[in-house]
Amino acid sequence: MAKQPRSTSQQRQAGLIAAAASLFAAKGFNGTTTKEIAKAAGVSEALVFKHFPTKRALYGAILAEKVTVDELLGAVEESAKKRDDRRVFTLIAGFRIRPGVDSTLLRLLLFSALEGHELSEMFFGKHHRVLYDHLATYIKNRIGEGGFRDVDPLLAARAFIGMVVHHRLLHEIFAVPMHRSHEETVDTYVDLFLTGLTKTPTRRRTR
Amino acid sequence: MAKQPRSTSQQRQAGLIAAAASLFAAKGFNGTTTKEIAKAAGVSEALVFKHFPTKRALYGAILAEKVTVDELLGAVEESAKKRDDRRVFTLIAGFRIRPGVDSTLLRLLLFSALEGHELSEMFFGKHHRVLYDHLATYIKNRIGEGGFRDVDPLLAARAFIGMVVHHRLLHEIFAVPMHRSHEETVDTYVDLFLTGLTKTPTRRRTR
DNA sequence: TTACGGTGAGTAATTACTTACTTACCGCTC
DNA sequence: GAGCGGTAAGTAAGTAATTACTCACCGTAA
Repeated sequence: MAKQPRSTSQQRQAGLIAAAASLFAAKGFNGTTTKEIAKAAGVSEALVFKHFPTKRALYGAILAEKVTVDELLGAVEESAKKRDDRRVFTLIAGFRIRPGVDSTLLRLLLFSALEGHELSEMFFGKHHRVLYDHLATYIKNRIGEGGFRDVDPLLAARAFIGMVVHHRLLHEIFAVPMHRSHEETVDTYVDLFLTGLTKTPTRRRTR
Repeated sequence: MAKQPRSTSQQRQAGLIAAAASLFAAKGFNGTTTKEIAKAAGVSEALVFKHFPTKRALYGAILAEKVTVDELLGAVEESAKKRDDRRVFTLIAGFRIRPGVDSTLLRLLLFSALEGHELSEMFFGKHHRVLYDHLATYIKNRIGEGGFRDVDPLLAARAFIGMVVHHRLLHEIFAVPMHRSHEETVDTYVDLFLTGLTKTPTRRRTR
């Protein structure tokens, strides 16, 4: 038996969070035991409690740690400045609908909201609310410029995100098979939405 | 102490299913104990197991029993025959987005899919797949008649349902407040979608 | 030596589910 | 109607397993 080198506290903590996040995403908070988490992280159960005082605290650490959508917002901002509507919406949809996308965060988000975790709202805010608000602001500006027709910007933003999120729900949660490629799907959603929103319909694709 | 009249087996069973459905919807399968279910139904825990061999069987009975969307489909069919596009989509959206709508079924659906219950797929099929297929068929027909432009009917159907389902997710699961009335919201979604889909834009409302 | 990463072996509480038992009700005979 | 017996509704009090969490202790690197 080769003797294992010890991990630093930070490494262990990161490993525990990764192992736990995957399990919580798969089976929810109540469906995951601390024993399983320890086993998945390759340590004893006691060590889990050396790093996190309670199971709930570990869950909270996961929700608090996970990355935001800043990366996406940066790319969107660039196209937004150029008023390239199609690219703005294609970027947003393509960020969520693409091959090999990880469903862990979506599952964690849904589980935390359904199970009523106290940090769920914060988690939702960091991952989604910023995106709605960003998009709604863009739509509002475009309406002011006369590029989009006059609709409630927040409802319009949610309508578009709704198409995308719903698509992910169907494929990642309900295992509905995709019958079109990722690109075709994104294009169709963007096309449908922009045609409904723009004043001078863009009808670029009629497939 | 007034002596309680006994319930028939069917009454008890229905009462247990109602009590359990509410609890499972609120806290998920793993988050609900058989003790709680018994208490909510006003019986002893032992009686629960007289009616359902296991907790999971009770859960299954709930998913198998809950009503379908037949009611909605009937109303839709009527307007579909008249080719009243706006009414068809308004009916569908308004059926889900209305005051006092019950979130129990939506929560059960999400929980069962996330927790991977074997009957989840059947539950999903009875509540949603039929609706997609119905709507997709209608869209396909309208495309054939030249009323709608040429898009993938299934993707278009999902795009619309996506707006609606997403709206429910936000308000019923993530507790996002509504900033418009139910009617305004439905009208906006229908308007956005139909404008994107019809060949001769209907632009009836520009608010 | 000492501080810290790490663990085996607990514990009290809770869990899904059982068992052995009591009570109410319904149809039957008288 | 009174009495009776069978059956099904209903329960108190378990049980074995699992749960989140603890504690006393080990081993190794600085």
